[in-house]
Parts: sequence; C-alpha cells; structure tokens
Amino acid sequence: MNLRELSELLGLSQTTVSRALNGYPEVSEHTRRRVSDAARKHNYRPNTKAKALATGRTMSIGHVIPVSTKHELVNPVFADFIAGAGEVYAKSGYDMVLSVVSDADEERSYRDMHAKGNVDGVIVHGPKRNDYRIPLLTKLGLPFVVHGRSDGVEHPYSWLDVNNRRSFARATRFLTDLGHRRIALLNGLEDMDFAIRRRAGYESALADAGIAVDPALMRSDEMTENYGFRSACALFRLPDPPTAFLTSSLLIAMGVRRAAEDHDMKLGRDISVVTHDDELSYFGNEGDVPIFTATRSSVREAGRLVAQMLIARIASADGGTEEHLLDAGLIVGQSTGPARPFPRQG
Amino acid sequence: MNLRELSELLGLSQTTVSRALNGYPEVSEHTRRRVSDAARKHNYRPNTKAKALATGRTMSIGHVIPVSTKHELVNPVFADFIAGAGEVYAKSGYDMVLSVVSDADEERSYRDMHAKGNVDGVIVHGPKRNDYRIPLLTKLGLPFVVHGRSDGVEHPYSWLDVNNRRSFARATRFLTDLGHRRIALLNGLEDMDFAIRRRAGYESALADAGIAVDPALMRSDEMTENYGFRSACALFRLPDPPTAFLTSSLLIAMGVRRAAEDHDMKLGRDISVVTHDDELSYFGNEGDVPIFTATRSSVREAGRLVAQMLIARIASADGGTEEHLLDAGLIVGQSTGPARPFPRQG
DNA sequence: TGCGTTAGTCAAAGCGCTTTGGATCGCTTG
DNA sequence: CAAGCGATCCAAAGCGCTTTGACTAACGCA
Repeated sequence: MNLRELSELLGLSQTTVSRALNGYPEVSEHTRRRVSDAARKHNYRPNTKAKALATGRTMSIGHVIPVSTKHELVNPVFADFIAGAGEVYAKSGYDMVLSVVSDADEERSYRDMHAKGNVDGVIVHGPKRNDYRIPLLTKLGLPFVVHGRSDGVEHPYSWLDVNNRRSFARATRFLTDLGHRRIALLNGLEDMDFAIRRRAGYESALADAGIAVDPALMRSDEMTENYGFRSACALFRLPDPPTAFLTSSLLIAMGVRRAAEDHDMKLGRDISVVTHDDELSYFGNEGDVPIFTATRSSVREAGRLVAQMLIARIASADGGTEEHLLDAGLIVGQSTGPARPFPRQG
Repeated sequence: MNLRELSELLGLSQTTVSRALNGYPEVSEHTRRRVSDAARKHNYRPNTKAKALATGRTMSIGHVIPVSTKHELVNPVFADFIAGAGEVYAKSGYDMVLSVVSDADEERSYRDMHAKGNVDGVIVHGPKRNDYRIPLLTKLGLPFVVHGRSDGVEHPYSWLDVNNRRSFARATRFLTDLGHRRIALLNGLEDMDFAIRRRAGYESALADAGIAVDPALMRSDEMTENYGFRSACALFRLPDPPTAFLTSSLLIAMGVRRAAEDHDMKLGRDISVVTHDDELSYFGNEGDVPIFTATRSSVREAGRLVAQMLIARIASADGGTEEHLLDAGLIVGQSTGPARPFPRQG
C-alpha cells in the first residue's frame, strides 16, 4: 500500500492525502479523518526511502562502534548506552544505524556515512584526547554529539560527560580518609579521554593527602575481567603491595575480587576496592549496601540524554553547541574498609 | 557531489556513469577508468536513499532488540553478536539498523519495518517456544533468520542454534560422573526456547544417572549476576543443598561464585559450577585451564554466520531455508571437582 | 452585480539514482 | 551494396514521497 494507491482509493490527490497525514492545516477536518482512518485500516506507512529522498532527512542516526583490532573487543557499556538512546529514538521516530568497524577503518566509516547521506547525525563514542573525529565531523557539517569529551579540541562542540576527574578525586579521597596510602589505579586505555581525567583526579587527591604517586601502582588497558585479575595478582606480589584499588569498570573490579579471593583476602576487610559503575542492567551492583563501593553514573541515562541532544541539534541546525556535565555520586558499598597491613602469606 | 554533477563534469550521461561505476559491460574500459578515477577523486558515493528507492533494496538489515519491560534489561550477548554480524555487513556493504523496543511493542516494530520498507531482512533474536514472530515474518514475506530455534513452529524457516540440549546433557553427565547427585540448574527465563532445551538436556542426563529431578533445585529468571547470587544463597539454605550448579550464563556463574565465597566455599573444591559460556570478549573465561568449566560456543561467530545466512537468503529469494546446529564443546576449567558433602556452617 | 478572500483541493516538478528502450557509429557479411 | 551486428552511449521514465504554485467554489462585502 503506497500513497498513490491510498489516494486513488479515497478519490483524493496524493497531495491532499500526504498533507492530511502530515498534519498540514490546508485540509478540512472531515477529509483528514477520512484519510487517517483509511491509512490505519490499510496499515499504510510512508515508504522510508521515498520520504527520505523527498525531504532530504533520513530520520536515522549513526553510531560507529569501534572494535579494537587488538582484542576484538566491544565495550560492554554500548549495550546499555544504546538501550537508552534507542528509547528516545523510538519516541521521536528515528532509526538507529550501527556500523561496527575495526578502529583502523573508523575514519572512512564517518566519511562514507556523510557522503552516502544515510544518517542525519552521528554520536561519537569513546573519545580520545584530541580526537580527530571532532574536527572531521565539524568540517563535514554532519551534526554530532560526543559521549564524553576530548581534551585538546579547541573549537566548540556538543558533548555530555560525567565528571570523571572530580569523582575519581572523591573516590581517592575516600580511600585516603580510610587510612589507605598504597592505592592502585586500574584504568582504561590511557589514550582515552576519560582515563586521562580519572587519573588526574586520582593524582590530585593523592597530592592533597601528601602521598607520592607511584607509577608501579598505575595500570591501564582494555577493561576486562582478566585484566583486573592479572593486574591485582601482579600488584600483590610487590614488596609493598597496595591496600586499596581504584578501578575504572565493574569488570575490572570483579577481576580484582577474584584475585583477592584467590589470595584468601576478603573485600572490605583485607583489601578495599572502589570502582566506577555504569549501572549496567545485568550487573546490578545494587541494594542498600551494594557489593562495590562505587562512583556511579547511569550510562543508559547518558544514552537518553545524548540522543535528545543530537535530535535537538539536527532539528535546529543553527549550530549552537550544548555541554552537559553529569555528576557521579559516590556510593558506599561492602568493598571498602579501613586500611590494614597486607596479609603476608606463609 | 551527485551523479548528475559527476556526469556533467565528465561530459557523459548519467546512464553511462552509473553503469561504469556498477560494473556493467556496456561501457568501454577507457571510459570506465576515466569515470572511476573521477569518482574517487571527488569522493563520490551514490546517495543511499536514491539508490534504495530506485533499486527497491535498502542494503540494510534490521535487528529488533527487545528490552525486558520487567527489568529494563538488555541481554549483554547482543554486543558480541552484533560485533560478529557487523563484521559481515561491513564486508558486504550492508548497514545494520537497530530497533530497541520494549517487548510489548515488538510486534508492531516488525510490522512497521516491513511497511516502511527500510530493511531488506531481519534477524530474530531470543526466540521463545512457538514464537509468533516466525509465522508473522513468513506471512509478511520479509526475509529473516532466527538466532536460535523455536520449538512448536511447524513450517520451515532458517535458523542457527547451538545444540543446547546435548551440551547441557553432557555438562550434567560430567557432574554426575564426578559423583554429584544434587545438581542445581540456574536457567534463563523459562519461556525462552534455549532454556527449555537446556532443561531437557539436564533432565535427561539426570534420568540416565538414575537421579530424580528435584524442582527445588531448578530456577529460571533473567540472567544477571544478582540472580545467580541470590539463587545460590537460597539453595545453600536448603536442608539438602546442591553440591554442584549448572548455569546458563557466565554472569549467573559469577553470582554463584560470589555466594560461594561469602559462605567460605571454594569453587572446584567445595562446590562445582558448570556454565554456558558465550565467549563474550570482555569476560575472557580463557586460558589453558579457564576459571569456569563450561559449555562453550562463540556468540560472535554465531553473529557472523547468521548474518551470512541472511544475506544469502536476501540475494536468492527462492525461499529455500537453511538450518545450522552448532556444537558447544565442554571445556574443563577450575570450577569443578569431585562431589563433597556440603560444608555445614558452625 | 462584481470582486477580493479564503478554504480546500490538485497537477506536476523534483529528490538522486537505476534501467529500459532506443540511437549512433564503424565494421563485417552475404 | 544493403543489411546486420557489436560496441558505446544516451534520453527519459520511474521508484514513492513532499512541496510549489495554481485552480475552484463559496462566501462576504461594497
């Protein structure tokens, strides 16, 4: 059922039917009702491609999700981010188109999206420091919003981020207040903007507490459970091991927990862990007293907000940028306690 | 830069340029080269919408990912499945369009996709027993492939599944061989097809070992870490608690591990766990002797295969269906050992 | 009565591509 | 020499929608 058929069926012109359906005022209430009844009855939906071609708007938004070539890894927060964004898209009539792309092909992927014209805008995921995508997209004139920020980019752009620096400073401060002085930082890849900010927060809080930064306690890599496990095991073997860990994701924290338990240490008693928690739906670090003490910020909510920002930006192409800084709360759970000397084995 | 501009630039007709670019034979090698050089130079990409409208093919594939209204939960295996599928799409020039949809709106979502004509085919995720989507899509004539199967659907359709029944039978047998007789099953939601098959495998292996099925040891819910934790805690309180667990996802298994450790029990020594492992990239239940003994099958590889099947199906619309049953291997890890009496507290 | 105004409708152009159905040219063939 | 043919190329139609510009009928007003 297409517009022509529907209009013939009604004995009206395509113009009138189209206008009736799209809420234009130049059509009588009586006809409008007649048209929309018929449309509903025959389950008419305007053909997306034709509509897109005619209006120049595709009503779809691109997400380029990079797959690390090194580990073939997809960041698990995407699932929840996309759930949030998808919710908003569904309400606003947008489609979400995903390109899963090895990070080597990422730039071409953005260029193609623009040239092929199959999206009205894109969301930029996982910005690095001085991320090349921001000037690129600005130059192309493709509307975008960044989830995160990029230190080093001077010109204005729209972004939404959590206050990584502040929240990691708070978390560190929380640990030093508990008496910890050997605090390990298990961060994400060090070229990621968020990782840089988190480290800065950590270092500044250490400085405030008069503790020297020890590079031996700082690690960064892709945020897997195994990375947490291996790192913790290695750190336990140090002559002067840490009594607390600050980790950039729940997965890492779970790895630390596994390592601790393998060493017969209990979280919150023998060793403390604070993690960032994106509130992933299937993890559920919830409850009155959650498992992990955490800096918490819902990535799903971020998805919702970023999607709204982008839609607004597409609608009014006046180029005004918008910046949102979310505050991550510090939630105290079972994984932290006063510093204790490291329990030496044997 | 569009086709008209490019053809004017070259002093050729749009027809010729289009044919040159699409590899039709009616154009001389000399012109073809001239055209493709110019296209490359000006970074010309045919406009997707126009091409789609003209050809009737959108070159994109839909994935409807349902968000459980109950828990607002997105299955974390999607991220990896989509990574696999996306890889294939990228190679074949397809786009992936995602609809994140609360399961109440799911049916409408499929109907809309078909009526709006913005996808050439869809992939059906998470089939339940006798899933209504299969007859629906068949009726609509929208090409599809199911990831999983649906017991109760009679007419033929294309699917790819792992041998859930067999692999869970093997896993159960593995545990009974180790002397376990009280084996708990922590399954996914019981209306899911895979959950039904896994339970069937579990029950048949118990029967083979002459063990009566105890409903008190069987649970099913959405597969979160918390569900694993809470279930294990509850089961530990039984008068006759299980000595082993069979779980449907690594997340559940991690919950069980946490519960065990809270009860001062060690996996593989005091209690055994076998889990299904989708080889999610960020979990990495790897190594020579992985953490968990597991029935293992890569969901990313499944994504690749399903995508290929669908593309083939779209290309040759002759309606022949294809069925693939993958075998999940049983990998022995550190989480299993001979049965021991449950360590009573106090 | 004549004319401007307004509400309601329509025909046709255009979005950027593919594809059908010629057209042209240079050569070979009977 | 006329006809036929392959190799190239082109004009124009069509995909299904929106939107511009025009048209018609009805109405109010001087």
